[in-house]
Amino acid sequence: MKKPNRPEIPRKTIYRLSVYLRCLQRLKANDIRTVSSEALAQVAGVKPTQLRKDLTYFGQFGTRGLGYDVQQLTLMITDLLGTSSLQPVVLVGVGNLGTALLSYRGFQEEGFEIVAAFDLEARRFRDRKLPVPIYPMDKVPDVIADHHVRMAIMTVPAVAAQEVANNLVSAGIVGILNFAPIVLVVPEDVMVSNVNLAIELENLSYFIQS
Amino acid sequence: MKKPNRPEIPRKTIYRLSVYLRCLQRLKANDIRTVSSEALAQVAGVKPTQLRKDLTYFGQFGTRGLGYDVQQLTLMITDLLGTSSLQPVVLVGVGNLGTALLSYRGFQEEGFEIVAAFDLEARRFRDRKLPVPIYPMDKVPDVIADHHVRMAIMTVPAVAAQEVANNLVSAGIVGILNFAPIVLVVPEDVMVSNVNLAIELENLSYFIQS
DNA sequence: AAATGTGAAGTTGTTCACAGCT
DNA sequence: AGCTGTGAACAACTTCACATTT
Repeated sequence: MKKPNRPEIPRKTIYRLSVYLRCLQRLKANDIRTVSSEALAQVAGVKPTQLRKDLTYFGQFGTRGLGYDVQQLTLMITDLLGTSSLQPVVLVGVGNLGTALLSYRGFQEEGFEIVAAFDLEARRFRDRKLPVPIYPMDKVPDVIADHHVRMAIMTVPAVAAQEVANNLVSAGIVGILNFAPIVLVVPEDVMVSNVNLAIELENLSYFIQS
Repeated sequence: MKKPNRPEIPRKTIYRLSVYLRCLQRLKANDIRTVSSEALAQVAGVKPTQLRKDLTYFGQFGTRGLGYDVQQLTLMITDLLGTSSLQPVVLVGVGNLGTALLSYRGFQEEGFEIVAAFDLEARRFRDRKLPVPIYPMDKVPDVIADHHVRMAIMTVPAVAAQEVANNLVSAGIVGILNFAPIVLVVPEDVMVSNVNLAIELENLSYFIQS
């Protein structure tokens, strides 16, 4: 069973789907049942045509003259993203950032559960009150297998990152959210998303120059 | 003195410039003086032609038959990004994530210094050993003016985000790194970069579906 | 010989304009 | 009348092919 072949769909479309989802959730919280592409696009920060084009990659979900059903659209997006059921995730590297992410609630709310964390010096964390168990690195294969984990968050130093990635991949991880500032080399069926805060700041810095 | 008009340069090029910078720094640490577009592109995870095209938006920096001088290229990129001198930054929202970022060393290394942080309940942090002073929100204008701060990191809850952004902008902030999961509305001369960890995970989730 | 710099071709993603439902 | 769905035009970005320099 290989990757599904849907290469026609732009990556950015998938990204925006998540943005739409956030907006729909807020609409639902306000008891709004129906929304036009114009209104939804507005809060999502895109053009209405783009929203409609994005959605039609997956089918027809709107009612002409009326708009989209908030509930129904929410469902179709979570289904598509694969977050309609809670997904287990592990985190590697319990430093400053890693610790913060362990306590971050945003993940749970969006369908992800950090089931365990790993660190070279797992013993150091025994006493601290952290919301998940911390294991040493050699427990990676077992924990990942036991919980059927497919995704990992890597908050390790740059020098360790490639090796950690290799370990994760051989343990069966196929999606990595990488905070280390290096380009990871992984098999092509493994997906990596990079988050690099220094790069984001540098970008801002460039664009605000006067 | 308004924004410089260089709209011909793709945004993605600016982003990659930061990536190249990271790679160049590692080369320099290994005492490598000269690098070909092929080698640099390889570690940066792009095609050599793309690297060369990116650089030529800003001039000619290579030597044909030889490659690029690591030191010189580093200098030209930091200069361009405006990070050749340390830039002051403030952080708003000293929760889990905010606290982690205050202790994160990556920023200092790349030319940014968090000079102060703000929180609704600044008093709570008086005793904790944090590397920067924490002020209540009403001190925003003064601190920003005193330190000539132009960029801010926002790690506040979604409900507070727009109001905080408004305050920052009126205090003179022109670049915002926003972690709150909403689309901020700001004047067009203010630049916002969004970091949304839940969205990144959702993206991964989509692409690893089998 | 080796590697850069670059116009032109190709590819991908966005927006328009309007046909088609409800 | 109002709003979605979509082929076609457009714009942005990437890659190619090769001329040019050391």
